Amino acid sequence: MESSTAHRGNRHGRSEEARQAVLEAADDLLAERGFAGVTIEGIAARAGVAKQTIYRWWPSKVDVLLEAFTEDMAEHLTPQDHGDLGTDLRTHLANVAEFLTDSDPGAVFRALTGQAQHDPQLATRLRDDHLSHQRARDRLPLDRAIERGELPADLDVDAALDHLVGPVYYRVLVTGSPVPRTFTDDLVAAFLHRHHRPN
Amino acid sequence: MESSTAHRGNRHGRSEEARQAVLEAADDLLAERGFAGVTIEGIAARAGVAKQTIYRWWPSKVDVLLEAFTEDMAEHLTPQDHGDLGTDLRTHLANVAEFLTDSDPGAVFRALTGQAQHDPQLATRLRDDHLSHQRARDRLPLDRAIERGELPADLDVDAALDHLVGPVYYRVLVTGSPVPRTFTDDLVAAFLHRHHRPN
Amino acid sequence: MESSTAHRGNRHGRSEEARQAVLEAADDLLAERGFAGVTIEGIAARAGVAKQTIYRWWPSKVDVLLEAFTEDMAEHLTPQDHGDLGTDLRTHLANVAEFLTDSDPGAVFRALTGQAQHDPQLATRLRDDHLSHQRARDRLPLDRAIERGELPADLDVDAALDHLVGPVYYRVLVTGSPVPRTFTDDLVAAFLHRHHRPN
Amino acid sequence: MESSTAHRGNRHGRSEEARQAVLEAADDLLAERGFAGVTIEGIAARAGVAKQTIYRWWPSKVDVLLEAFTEDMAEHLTPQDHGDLGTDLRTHLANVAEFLTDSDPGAVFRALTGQAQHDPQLATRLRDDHLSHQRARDRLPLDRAIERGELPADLDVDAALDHLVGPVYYRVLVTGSPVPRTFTDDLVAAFLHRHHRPN
DNA sequence: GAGTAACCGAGACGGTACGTCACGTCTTCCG
DNA sequence: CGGAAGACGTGACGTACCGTCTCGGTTACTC
Repeated sequence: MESSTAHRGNRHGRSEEARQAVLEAADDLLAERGFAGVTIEGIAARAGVAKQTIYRWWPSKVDVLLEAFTEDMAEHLTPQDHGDLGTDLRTHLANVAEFLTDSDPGAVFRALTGQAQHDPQLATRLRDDHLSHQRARDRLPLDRAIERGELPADLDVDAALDHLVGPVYYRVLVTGSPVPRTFTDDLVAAFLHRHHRPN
Repeated sequence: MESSTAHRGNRHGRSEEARQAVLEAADDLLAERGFAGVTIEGIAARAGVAKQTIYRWWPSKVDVLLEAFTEDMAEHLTPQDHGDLGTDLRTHLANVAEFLTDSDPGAVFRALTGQAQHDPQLATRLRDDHLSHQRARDRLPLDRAIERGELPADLDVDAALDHLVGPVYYRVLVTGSPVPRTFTDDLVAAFLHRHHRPN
Repeated sequence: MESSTAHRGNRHGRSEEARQAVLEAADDLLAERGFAGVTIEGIAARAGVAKQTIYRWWPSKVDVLLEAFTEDMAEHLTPQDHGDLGTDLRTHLANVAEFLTDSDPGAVFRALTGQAQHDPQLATRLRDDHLSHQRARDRLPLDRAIERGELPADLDVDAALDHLVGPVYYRVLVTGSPVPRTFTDDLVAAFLHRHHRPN
Repeated sequence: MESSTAHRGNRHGRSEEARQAVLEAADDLLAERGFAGVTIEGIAARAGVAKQTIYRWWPSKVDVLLEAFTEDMAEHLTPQDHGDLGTDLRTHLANVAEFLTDSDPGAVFRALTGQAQHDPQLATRLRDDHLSHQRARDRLPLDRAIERGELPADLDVDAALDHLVGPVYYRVLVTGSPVPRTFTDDLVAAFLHRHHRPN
C-alpha cells in the first residue's frame, strides 16, 4: 500500500523506489542531453537519491543504462509466427528497424553500442547479456522455416542472420540513413531469392 | 634535419612540428589507453606542446583524431580493377574487413564511430568528410560492372552496397565476431546470385 | 561469568558489554590514529557494535571519549597529605605534569581540550564535569595549609592555583616543552617565596 | 588601476587577488561558523575561487588559516619600551590577554592551537613559525631589564616567561575564565617580588 | 637591422564531475 | 525492547580535465 513508508533503509534488501528513480533519471537524461549529459551526479540529483546509493549498486553509469535497457527491451523484438517465412521476416526486420531508429530503448542501445567501441568490457557484457538473447529471438523464424522445410536443413543460420540484419545496423550506426520498409523488404527478398524453397 | 630550428615563434603560419607531434600523440594515446585516455592535457604533455596550441587549431579531441585518421586513410581501401566483378568484390570486401578489424586507422575509425553515437555533429562530419568518400570508392566495382553490362543498368547501387558491406560493419561494431574470408566471399556470392549476368 | 550469553537482545536495560567495547575501541583508536581517526563508524566496527547502539547512548564521539576519560581519571591526581605545604605542592605538581605529558588519559585530555577550542559546548561540559573537580582536588593542599596557618587566610586561592598549574598546562598545550621536576619545583618555590609563613 | 585585468593566469606568479580572497574567506568563516565550519569548499565558494586553486597553494585548510594568521599577527604583541620593567610587563601581559581573548587573530590562534592537539605536525609548525617569534618578542622587556641591572644576569628567562604568560594561556585555553587586568598585574607583582632589584 | 606581429611553451585560473568517506537517521529481524 | 546489520540522504573530501586567459620568448616578415 502507499501507506507503507517512503524508503526502506532496512537490513534485507534495497530500496526498490530508489532503484526505479535512478533508472528513470538515467533514461531521461540520455534522451534529453545525450550520453555525455548522463552523469552520476546528474542522475542522483534528478532521482532525488544519494550518489553513494548509485555507487553502491552500480559500478558505473553504463551499468545503470544497461539495466534500464534490460528492463525496457525483451517485450520488443520477439518475432511473431505467421506460419510463413516471408511474412515473418518482413515483419520482424521492420520491427528491428523501427526499434533501432525510433524507440527510446533503441536510443539507449545506440549509446551503449557506441560506448562499447571504447570499452571492451562493456562490449563483452553487452554481447553476452543482451545481443545473444536478441540473436536467439532473431533466428526463430528461420528455425521454424527449416522445420517446415521452407529452408534447407544445412543453412548457415548465423551467416544468414548477419546478411539480414547487418545492413540495418549498418545504416543505423554508420551511414545514418533511414531504414524504410522497402529497404528491409528488399533484404528479405534477396534472402528468399537465394534460399527459399516454397512448399 | 634537426639542424634546423625548433620553430618556436613564427609570424606567418603554424608549426608543422607541433602539428605532427599532436597527431602522433593522439594516435598513441588512443592505442595505449583507449578513447577515454585521450585527453587534451595528455596529448599536450606527451607532444611537448602547450594546451593552447591544440585549442588554437582543433576545436576538440575528436577533431584531432579525425585529422589523424584522415592522414592514415585514403591509400587504404581503394578497390583494384581486375576486370571481373566477382574478383573485384571479393578482394575489396576482404580489404575492408581487414582494415576494420586489424589496422590502426581501423581502430581510430571504430572509436570515432562509437563517439558519433553520442555526438550527432561528429556523426555528420564523419559521414560528410569520410564515409561519403569511402562509399564512392566502394561503388567503383559496381559502376564498372554496370558499364561492362555485368550488372543491370537500373541496379540500386546504394542498396547493393549496404547489402554487401553492412554485414561486415555489423560484425565489427555489434557482434564482435571475426570476419573471415569465407564470410565476405559468401556475401559476394549472395549478391552475384541475385544480380549477376555473366557476359 | 562468560558462561552467560553474549547479550544480544535484552529486554531489560542496556548491554554493559557493548558499553565497555565502545569505550575501549574509542580509546584505542585515539591512541592509534589520533583524534581525526576516531569516527563513529570506526568505533562501531572495531567494537563489533551497531552504529545505532552508539547513537542511542552517546550524542557524539566526544561524549564517548569524555566517558572513557572519566573512567580513567579520578584516581589520578588526588594530592596526598604530607602535612607540609612545600612537599604537598611539589609532589602534586609533578604528578600533574606526568599525567598530562605521559599518561593515556592525559592524551585524551589533550585531545578533548583541543577540540574544546572549536566547540564551546564541549568546553563548558569539560569544565563543569571534569576541570571543576580537578580544581577542587588541586586546592586541597592550599586549603590545608591555610588551616594550619602556613598561608594567609585571605589568600586568593584561585589565583594562586592559576599561578601554580598554569605554566604546566601552557608548556603541555602551547610550547610543547617538557615539564621536568626542576620546572615544577621552581614554580612551587616562587609561590612559597611570596606567600609562605613557615610555622 | 582598476583598469588592470581581473585575474592574471600568467606564467610567472599567482593571482594575488585569489590569495587575498581565500585568506579573507577563511577568516570570515572561522569567525562566523567556527573551525568545523571552515571547509575548502566553503572557502572556495565564498572567495569565488576554484577549489583547485586552493589545493594548488595550500596543502590543507589549517595552512590557509596559518597564513591568514601570519598576516594578521606581528604588529600585535610587540612590547613597548617604557624604560621600566614593571610598566613594560604589565602593559605587555595585558595586551597578550586582550589579544587571546578578544581579537580576531586571537580566535584563529585558539583554533589552531586546538587543532595542534590532534596534529603533531601542525604543532611543530605552529611553534617554529609563530610561537618562537612571539617568545622572542615576549622576552624583550626582560632582556632590557637585565641590561639595565633591574634583573639578575643569570635569570632563567625562559622559565620566567613561562611563569608570566603560562597562567594567561591556561585561563584562555583551559578554564575559560576571563583574564582581567588585576590578574595580569598580579602575575607581574609575583614575578617582581621574587626577582626585582630596583635601581 | 630594428620593429613588430603571429605563434610558441608554460601554466594559473574558474569550473564540473569524479569516486570515497563519514555523518546521523531509518527500518528490519533476532534473541 | 536492546542490539546487529546495513541502506538511505547529505555533504565534504582531494583529483583529473575542461576550456580560457595571460605571460615571456622566439622567429621572420616589413619598413
